[in-house]
Amino acid sequence: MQIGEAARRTGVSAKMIRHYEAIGLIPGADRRESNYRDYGHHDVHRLGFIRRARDLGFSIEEIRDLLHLWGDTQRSSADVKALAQAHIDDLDQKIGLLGEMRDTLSRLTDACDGDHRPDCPIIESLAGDGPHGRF
Amino acid sequence: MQIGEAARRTGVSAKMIRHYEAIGLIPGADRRESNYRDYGHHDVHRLGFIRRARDLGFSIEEIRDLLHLWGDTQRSSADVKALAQAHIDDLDQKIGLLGEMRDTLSRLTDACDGDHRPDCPIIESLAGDGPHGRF
DNA sequence: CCTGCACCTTCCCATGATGGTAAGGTCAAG
DNA sequence: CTTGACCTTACCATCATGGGAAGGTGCAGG
Repeated sequence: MQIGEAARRTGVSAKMIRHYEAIGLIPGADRRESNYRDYGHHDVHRLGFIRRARDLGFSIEEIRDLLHLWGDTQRSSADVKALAQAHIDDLDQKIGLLGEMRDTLSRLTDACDGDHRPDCPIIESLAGDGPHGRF
Repeated sequence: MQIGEAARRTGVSAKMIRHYEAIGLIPGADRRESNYRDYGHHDVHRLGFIRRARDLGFSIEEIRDLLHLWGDTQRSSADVKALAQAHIDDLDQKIGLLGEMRDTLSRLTDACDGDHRPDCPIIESLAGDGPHGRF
């Protein structure tokens, strides 16, 4: 099948399929006489794997490792679990950071009247002249 | 003061100060005869505002708006609050997405023995041959 | 046969926020 | 006069993705 069909089936855009090939995440596709890329069910399977990993927030390099682990029948499940756990830790850290931002901002908006008057603790905090130190 | 000193005082790198100037987030700094940029306490105040807004996750364009609101004595606190609330909503959405990833991945790692054997629900799920549908 | 249309190809550019580095100018202290 | 710390501009890189141009392929209909 052509790249567009593979894209439709996997949810990975044709643009990204070409990109993944360029960076060596997937092998160069077979070519027809027309020079069009030609994909089979094996390729679609691999692309599906990649998309699901992307959906879970794995980076390209992590996916590269996951693909190796997928193809390695000798590897232990502990290897996979370690990679996944590292990613969970990344996610937790990001979530924590965003949560701190959210909470700080929530406190400020709660303190802001939100009426027609100009006085606003949000702006005052950003300006550094809030009474509460850093925020 | 020179850009390095302004950077030290505000926690905004010299690189980023020049960048903010280039994209018009801050006005072009005064120059000495040496062509070195020269900053005063007003500039430092503005950069501090920007850094605090960045620390709360506001984008450059949102900060542009916040700076206008800061300088506008006529604006209502409702205007500021609305912008902040929109950003809180953004943060909540991101946190939700990351949380979903985290939870899905947690379920998979919990189901993975993590021992020397190769069988691994994480890889199987990514490969699309898990028994639970999408993940 | 020609035309149109849908699809493909490669190549270059853009995003957002930030960092790195190179080549060179300025300035004060030794 | 040299050294070192600082500054200047300019270009390139990141990460994952999309946009668009310029041109080739292939099929269906007039």
